[in-house]
Amino acid sequence: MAWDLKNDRPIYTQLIEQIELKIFSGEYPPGARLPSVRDIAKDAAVNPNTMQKALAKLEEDGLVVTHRTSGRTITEDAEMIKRAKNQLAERQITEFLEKMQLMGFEKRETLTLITKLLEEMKK
Amino acid sequence: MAWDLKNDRPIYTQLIEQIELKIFSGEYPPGARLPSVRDIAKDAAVNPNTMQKALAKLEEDGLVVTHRTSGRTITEDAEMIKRAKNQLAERQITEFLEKMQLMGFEKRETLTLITKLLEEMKK
DNA sequence: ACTATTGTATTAAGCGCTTAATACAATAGT
DNA sequence: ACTATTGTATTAAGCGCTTAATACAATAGT
Repeated sequence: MAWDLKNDRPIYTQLIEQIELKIFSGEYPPGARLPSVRDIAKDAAVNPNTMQKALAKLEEDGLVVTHRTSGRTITEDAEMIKRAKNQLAERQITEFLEKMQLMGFEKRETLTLITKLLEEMKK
Repeated sequence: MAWDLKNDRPIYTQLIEQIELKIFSGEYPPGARLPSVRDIAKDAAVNPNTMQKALAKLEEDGLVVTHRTSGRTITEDAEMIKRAKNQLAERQITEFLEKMQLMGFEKRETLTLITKLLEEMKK
């Protein structure tokens, strides 16, 4: 699983992000059952209350559905998952480009930088 | 100036980042005098103690030099600034690529995504 | 019908971050 | 020599986050 939580940000926000990533990557496919709050909290080495907070937010966003006494599942709405995924991707990209721009790298410059870095990784 | 602080992370860490960006982009050139703690704190609409905490970290990293009673200046060592800048850039890129990969976008895929997005922005 | 499991709620404590108020020593600038 | 400015330190308060302990209602699973 590898939850890898830093403490430069509230844990519950990191939990939200990481679960989102698992949903978007397909590790948690649409309709899949999530472990119970207690189990998933244990897995992430986190207090159940904290995990609960994260899951509540995910439900609010519609990515997760709660079944009062039989746990939670990922939404069946694959289309909405895809939408959320693309939305996040676009936000990541623009934020990244903006930050690079603030550092003094023009957008084109950033692009060539990435390309070069990828070339090196292939070798 | 536009300090634009969010509250999803400790303020002082955001201050560190933003000042770093100003240094890397050349807005604060090597040797330049920084405003006093009180002034720069006022500008960022933040408590002097908080700003002090950020500046202390920047000094610890060597980007900023403190002159006990005559304020602070950016380091004269342009070479070290450049090193730090490239280091940050590389970290940004790898973190970005990793996050995209966790979302299910392969590195090449991410690259074409960015390229496409840049094309659209030109129009 | 019984039992374990589910999400949920509450209370208390500790912690770091942030602010506000205040003070001090050193010295740049006059 | 005087004065304003510099970084720095301290104390107290409030806040959100996190943990720990505990409890409850509803129901899936047998």
